[in-house]
This record gives sequence, C-alpha cells and structure tokens, in this order.
Amino acid sequence: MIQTRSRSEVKRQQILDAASELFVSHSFDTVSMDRVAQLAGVSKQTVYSHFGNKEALFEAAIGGRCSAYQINEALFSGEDVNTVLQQFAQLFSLLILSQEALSVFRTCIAQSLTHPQLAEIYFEAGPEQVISLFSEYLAQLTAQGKADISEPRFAAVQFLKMVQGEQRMRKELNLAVLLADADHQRYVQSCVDMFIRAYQVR
Amino acid sequence: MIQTRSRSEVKRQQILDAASELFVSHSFDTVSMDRVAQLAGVSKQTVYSHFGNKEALFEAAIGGRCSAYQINEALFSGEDVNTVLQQFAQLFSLLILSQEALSVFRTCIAQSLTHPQLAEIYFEAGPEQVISLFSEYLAQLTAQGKADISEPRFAAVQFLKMVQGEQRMRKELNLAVLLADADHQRYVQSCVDMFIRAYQVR
DNA sequence: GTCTATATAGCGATAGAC
DNA sequence: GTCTATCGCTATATAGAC
Repeated sequence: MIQTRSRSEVKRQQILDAASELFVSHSFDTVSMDRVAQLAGVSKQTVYSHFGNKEALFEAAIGGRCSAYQINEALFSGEDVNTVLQQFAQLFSLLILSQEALSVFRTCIAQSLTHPQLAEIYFEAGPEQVISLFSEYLAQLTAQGKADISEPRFAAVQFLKMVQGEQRMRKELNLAVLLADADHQRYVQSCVDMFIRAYQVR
Repeated sequence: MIQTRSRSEVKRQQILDAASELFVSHSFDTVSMDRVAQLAGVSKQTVYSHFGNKEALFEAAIGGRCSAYQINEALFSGEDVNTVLQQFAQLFSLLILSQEALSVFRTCIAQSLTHPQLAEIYFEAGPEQVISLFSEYLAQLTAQGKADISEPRFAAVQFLKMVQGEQRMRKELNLAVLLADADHQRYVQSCVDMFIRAYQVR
C-alpha cells in the first residue's frame, strides 16, 4: 500500500513537472492532455484521475511556480541608501528579465480572461510581495530621516515600474531587438539616481 | 466588374471587422474560422479565399488596430512644464487603461511566441511612437534650459513606466480588485511631482 | 466569388480490462 | 491506479455546384 501511494505520488509529480513545462512555454489551448501524458510518461487517464480536468491541472502546475521571490535580502543589509537601492534594483532587474518570470507572466496574461484565479495567485505571490517589502523599507528610511517619502507604496511602485524599463517591455513582447546589457545597466543606474534626487531630504 | 470588386471589398472589410473584434476579446486559439465567418455574415470559404489561412487573417486584423495613438497634442501646447506633464500623464493614463489598448496588448503578449511579427508591429506603432515623441519634448526642455536631462529617452521611459503604475498591472492581469480612481489620480500626480523634482534645473 | 457539404485530424473526457 | 481503446465533438481546410 505504501508502495502504491509512493508510486502514485511520483507519477503525480511527473505530471506536474510536464504540465508546468508545457504551460509556461505554450498557451493553455495549445497544450493537449495527450502531450502532458506523453511527456510525463503516463497514460492520459492517469492524468485525469489525479487532476480531474484540464483547468485543475493548469492551476496546480502554474500556481506552484508563483512562489514568492527572494530579493529582499538586499533591502535590510544595513548599507547606505544608494548602495541598497543599487543592489536591490540589480536583483529585481535580474528577476523580472529571467525566462522563468517572463514565461509565468505571459501565461497569466494570456489566460487572465478565461482563468482569472491564476492571475490573482500570481499577483499576490509575486508583485505584491515585492511591493510590500520595498514599501516597508522606504517607510523605514523616512522614519530614520534619510528620505522624505509621504506615500511609501506610491514610491515603491514608481521605482519598481521604472526599473523594468524598456528592456522588460521588449522581452515581454518577445521582440527580436533588445537593448545591449550595458545600456540597460546604465538605465537602471539612472533610475536609482533620479529616485534619490526626487526623494532626498531637502 | 466594378460591382463585383466593390462587393468583394465590402465583404473583406466585414471579415476584418469581425476578426478584429473576436481576436482582441478572445485568444487566437479559441476564435474559430466558423465564428469569424458567422459574425461577418459570409461563408467560411469566403474568409479563406480572402486571407488564405488563420494566421494571415490574424495579422491583418490585429495589425490594423496598432495604429499610432494621438496623445502628442498635449506635449507641444506651449504651456508650462508642470501643466504639460500633468495633461500628458492624464491622456497617457486614459489610453493605457482603456479596454481597447489592454485587449490589443494582451493579445500581442499571448501570441508573442507563436506570432512574433505581431508584437513587432504593435511596439513600433504604439509604445515606440509615444517614447520617441516624449523624448523629443524632454530634449527640447533641456535645450531651453527648463530641465536638466542628459538622456531624454531614459527619462521618457522612466516617466511612462511610472505613470502606468499599479493600476495598469492590475488591469493587465484582469484582477477583480482595482485601485479607486481617486487613488490612481493621486498616484499619477505623485509621479509628475517626483519627475519634476528629479529633473529640475538646480 | 460565393455558397453548401464534407474530408481529415485533433481535442477533452470516458469506459472497461487488469 | 493504471492502462488501451474509443466516444462525441469541434476545429482547420478543401471540393464542387452555382
């Protein structure tokens, strides 16, 4: 019996892995249950006995990918503001330009009309976490007299959206022409500088 | 003969209208050629004789929707910087939160892997136009000594991305909970203020 | 050019053997 | 639980009449 349950769990994970891989690289509609079963190395009926239908499989597979990111370490390192913002912007930039993040984002957008629950899960687990943490940091700065920010969440969103920049837009759209890495680096630095100018204590 | 050509042109336009409407509100895969033909009031074969296959119809229909937007009027009205930026931010915000713009954007994202040409058309006709025009305005400001912006395109992207804000993100993802209009208005105003503080002449 | 009718294939989901 | 085989349906695309 344990053997059976264990083998079943293994198959379940194989199905999740296969579905996850297919759903982020192709759209919901073009991924067939046959392909999932084939890639997972199980029969189609096994997929159905584990997840019931295609929607449930979709949410289980993608939902697992939206776990909170871990870029908060830079925020509370105790370094000076300029250093913290630079490091944070670097980490955030790396994250949002990664293939993983872009794939999940594209899938959520593509399915937002037919499967809104998925986008909700994504927003709470991803963007909302980052915004909240960064807002907290900015509020601390103000409390310490190191910055003059009356609405920390506004400022957090401003910074994060800015850092995304043109590069993120080009990658979202899968454009063939991207910015050179050096140019994007200069852009991010420019964001940090102007943010500090705007919110420094006068 | 003229009559024939004219009637054919009418049907072609009916097909384009129907396809455009369906493609922006549903995904590529869920729009069937049957529905396009039905909504256009023609037979399926007529659709095929005009556009050959589904991909060609898709590009013809969506490509027509990506025409350049007209929000540049606020930029060269001769008003003072603060007024111009406020008006421009308002118009831009209205644009990017409109159902039309969101539909096109979602469709381009959703199809960016399978139909990258579409995203290229969209970027050139939409975002690139706005960025270019606004960069030009910022360069003028600097030339007139009214601002201190060494990289106009960087600053333009910073401003435009900022103004999108959390509201655009929520709408892209079709989240149920949006910001109150008043809060988004305050946010946009905050963006204008901080942009001016960061780039004013010192 | 435009229609009706149809060929062909793939889909999600299920039935029944083991 | 897992498999093979299949149902019922809809899709893209085409053939042939007018």
